[in-house]
Amino acid sequence: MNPKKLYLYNTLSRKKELFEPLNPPYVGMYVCGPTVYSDAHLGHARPAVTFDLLYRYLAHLGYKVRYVRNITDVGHLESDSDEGEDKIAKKARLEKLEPMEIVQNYTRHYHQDMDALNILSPNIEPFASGHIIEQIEMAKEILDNDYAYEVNGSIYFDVLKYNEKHHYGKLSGRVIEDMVSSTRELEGQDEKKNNVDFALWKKASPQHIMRWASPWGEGFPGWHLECSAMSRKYLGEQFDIHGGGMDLLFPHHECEIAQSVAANEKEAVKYWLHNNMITINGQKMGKSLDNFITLKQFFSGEHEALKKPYKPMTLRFFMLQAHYRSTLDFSNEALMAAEKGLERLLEAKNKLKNIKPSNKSSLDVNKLKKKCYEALNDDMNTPVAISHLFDAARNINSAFDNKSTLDAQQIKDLNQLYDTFFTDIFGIKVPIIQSEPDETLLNGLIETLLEIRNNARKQKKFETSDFIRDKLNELNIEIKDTKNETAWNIKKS
RNA sequence: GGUUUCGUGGCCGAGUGGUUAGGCAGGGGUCUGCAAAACCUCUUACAGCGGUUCGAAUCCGCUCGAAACCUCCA
Repeated sequence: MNPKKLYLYNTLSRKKELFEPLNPPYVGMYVCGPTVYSDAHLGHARPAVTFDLLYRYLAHLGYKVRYVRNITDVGHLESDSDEGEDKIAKKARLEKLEPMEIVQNYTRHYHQDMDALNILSPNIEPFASGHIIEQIEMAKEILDNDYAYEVNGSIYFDVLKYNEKHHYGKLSGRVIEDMVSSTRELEGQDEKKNNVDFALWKKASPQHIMRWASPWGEGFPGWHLECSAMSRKYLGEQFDIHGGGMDLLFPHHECEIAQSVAANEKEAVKYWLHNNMITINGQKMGKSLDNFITLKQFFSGEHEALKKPYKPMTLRFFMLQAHYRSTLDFSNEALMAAEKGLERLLEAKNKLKNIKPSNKSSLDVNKLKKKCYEALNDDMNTPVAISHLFDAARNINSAFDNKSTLDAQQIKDLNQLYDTFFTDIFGIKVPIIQSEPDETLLNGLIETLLEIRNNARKQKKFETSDFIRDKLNELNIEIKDTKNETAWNIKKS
């Protein structure tokens, strides 16, 4: 491996590969986004942070990235059986709302959470329901190429037929014979020739509300098809990076490969990247396990598993302290450790401007910078890069304590190191002073000052007590001494 | 049952053949009126057993344990 070049772990080859875009300097990147039927949880933050990091890093390296992240608002069924209800439609039925209301509401929430985490918006954020025509078109092509069949107004992908010429299972490492023989029998799958087949288009039952006209009657698209159709539309038949959570590896991404090959007769994706799962007490966070924490709960602290609220940047930093391909276990202890670590880095950066430059110093900032790049080039090894930032912080603290020295150039370089990695690439947003005054804090401060003042008055140290009163007056804070207490108010002028 | 991944010090988490990961917590010290912060320092781990090797946390085998996917999930 050349440490000066970016290597990414490609799930397809199970190896770290040198990243070489198909058409430099352009890079096409597609990431599976959320199905917007409920609030985003911690699990949604992982791919968002992971691929935001990649997006930022690629841009930093000078690539012109087109980042597409979809919103799934149709076709994602509760189960794979024919009676499986659409997730959006189900939520709409339960809450007595239009499906579009569900979609818009949770899309808005998703964007709010992503903004809080300082996740950059993708360049294109297509909705599945806005690309029905493209999906029908793709299903037709697959049908024309004889890799699909129609049954009662539904179109199914013929996996066994596809596997005669191509390799179904190349991404997930699954063996098709095993799948055919071992996959559990599901009820209501009578239409499929084989249980491994999957739907490209499904006929809508009379009560199904989300429905579109197609050459095969009214229906709706299968879940896997949207990603193939929309990535092709915006990134072309072949593009560089496809990302998503590891749980989508099979069947979702395996199906995407099959669909693209069946329609275009070539593979669409050069690098498949997958982030690992988030666990809570060693177990995956999942809807069915009922152990998930939404991002809103996480930020407000309103969840029984949380001892306190956590800031969005704590979450972001916590995730970056683990490699994206490792599982990451949540606990209050681990989060508080991350919170403290982040504070340490932030404080060191703040101290930087208070250090008087010296004439000599031995710190090699360029070496640190180089090590940070090497870490990121090695499949985005953020924990290692962060450890080098902690090195920088220790040197800054030491210079601040006058235990070592930094020269003017090094201070400049350290500032730049922080700006480049901490701010630009890791996307840590340094908190700016709160715009709204904190009432509890303000009250507490003034009460404390008045206590000092009253103690001074009791001891007849009037120069101290008058000093406090005059200074507060200058700030438009009026003090009224009465027999028993001292009242205060902010003058409205 | 099948496929895959993993098991690192009190906790989180890098490392994948030989030199300190890092953070948090804890002990000791410096500093300090006290405290906090900071700095220095200590606790030196790699599931178990066996093998390969001059040398293994790192490669191989077995055992034990955990998780993910195969069914909705980021």
